Amino acid sequence: MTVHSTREFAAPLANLAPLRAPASPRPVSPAARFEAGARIFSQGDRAGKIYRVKAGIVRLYRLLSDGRRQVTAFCLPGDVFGLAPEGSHHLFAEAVEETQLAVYPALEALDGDVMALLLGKLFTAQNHLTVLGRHQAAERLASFLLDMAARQGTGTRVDLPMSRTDIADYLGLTIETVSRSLAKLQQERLVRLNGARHIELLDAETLRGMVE
Amino acid sequence: MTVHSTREFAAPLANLAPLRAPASPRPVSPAARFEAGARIFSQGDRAGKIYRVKAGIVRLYRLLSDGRRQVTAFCLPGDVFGLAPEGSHHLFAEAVEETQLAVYPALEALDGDVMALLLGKLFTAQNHLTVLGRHQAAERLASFLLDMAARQGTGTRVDLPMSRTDIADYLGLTIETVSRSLAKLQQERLVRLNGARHIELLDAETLRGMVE
DNA sequence: CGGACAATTGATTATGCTCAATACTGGTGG
DNA sequence: CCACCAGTATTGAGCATAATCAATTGTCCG
Repeated sequence: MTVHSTREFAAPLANLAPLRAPASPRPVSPAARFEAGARIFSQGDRAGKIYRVKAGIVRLYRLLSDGRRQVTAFCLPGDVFGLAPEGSHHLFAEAVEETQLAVYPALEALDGDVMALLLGKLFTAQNHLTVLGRHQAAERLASFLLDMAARQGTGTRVDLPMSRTDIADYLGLTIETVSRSLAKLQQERLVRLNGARHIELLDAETLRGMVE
Repeated sequence: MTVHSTREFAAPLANLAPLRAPASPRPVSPAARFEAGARIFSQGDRAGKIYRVKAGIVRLYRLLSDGRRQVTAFCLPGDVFGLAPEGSHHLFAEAVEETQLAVYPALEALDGDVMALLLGKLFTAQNHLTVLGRHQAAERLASFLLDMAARQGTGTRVDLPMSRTDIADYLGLTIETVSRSLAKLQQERLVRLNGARHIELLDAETLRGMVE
């Protein structure tokens, strides 16, 4: 299994930069741009600010002291993150690729239905729980690919900005098992790889059957 | 692996019974009593009511079409459950042992800080995610026992009202592996079993080290 | 005391992990 | 433009952990 250290994942490049006023008519929250790999916040950091992904993608993860890593979520454009109980973050957040975020000073600054947002996150977490607890490797991959396809809204085409390591740590597998499971799905003509990070779902129906 | 069916878990004994007025001075919500094994609500049921455990214990779980089951949480006295997005439950809820619940007509009827409650549940789910994704069998057991001990507030004594099947489905293991992992912890003098469902934590420090 | 269910223990198998080697990819410089 | 290099991904062989199948043993009730 790939093992991680906090140091190895330290962010050398994070920078906060005010952005020009956007096209939107309403007043905007301050914004920030992060390089690929840049840390947004760390476990233990004082919490408060809320973030919404404008462009790019963010990984949220928890790190065990021996370096094992669990990615709890990938945040895509539109997604909100940074909510924490008791004033202190219990997750790391990092930009997977170059990313732009809207930053809100507090939960209250969000305009939408915060309760619905939280309930949605809870629902997602419970699904993920089922995948990790009760699905086999290929099924986990299928679940991940279907989820990414749905969220990207690009039909049967998925692209994966994150590395195999990120995917493995999200699915509770190793990179080798991710690779082999993808190969297996491809042999079964369920997906097709156009390069490692661009995947076409050939039989979404069967894939859905694998995860219920 | 133990495989479940919805039918097998059907609740023959659920009954709603108004309780006498409690000692508490403020007006009370209607209450209900459930036999061991009784269904409280099912996946797909119309949601709305909120429950708080008064006595007993409740399991929440998701069921896959082939019978695999993932228990997402055990609710102990004081815990609130039944929150669902979009008007429809996505989990089953059942009484593990004889259980009494306070029933609230809606989320708004809860007096406490609902936001903090949801954030807490999210935090718990993320912890559980890490356990399922990145811990070995014995480590999962350790995590579960420490959690139960902390929540029961009985120091180093834990009692387990739920069966090995429930524990296995909570930890993403089989009952045999749960049994063997307990035996292993016992051989290492970390715990001691007084009967299958009463466990003493002999070395909580080391157990904590196993889960970080 | 007996019966049914729950839990443990044993033997074997299978899935995914580890260690290792090879192949691919994208960016850089000759 | 192409060769090279570093990082990333794939593939292979053997191993370890947990699952499966099966047989006891233990426990709670009636």
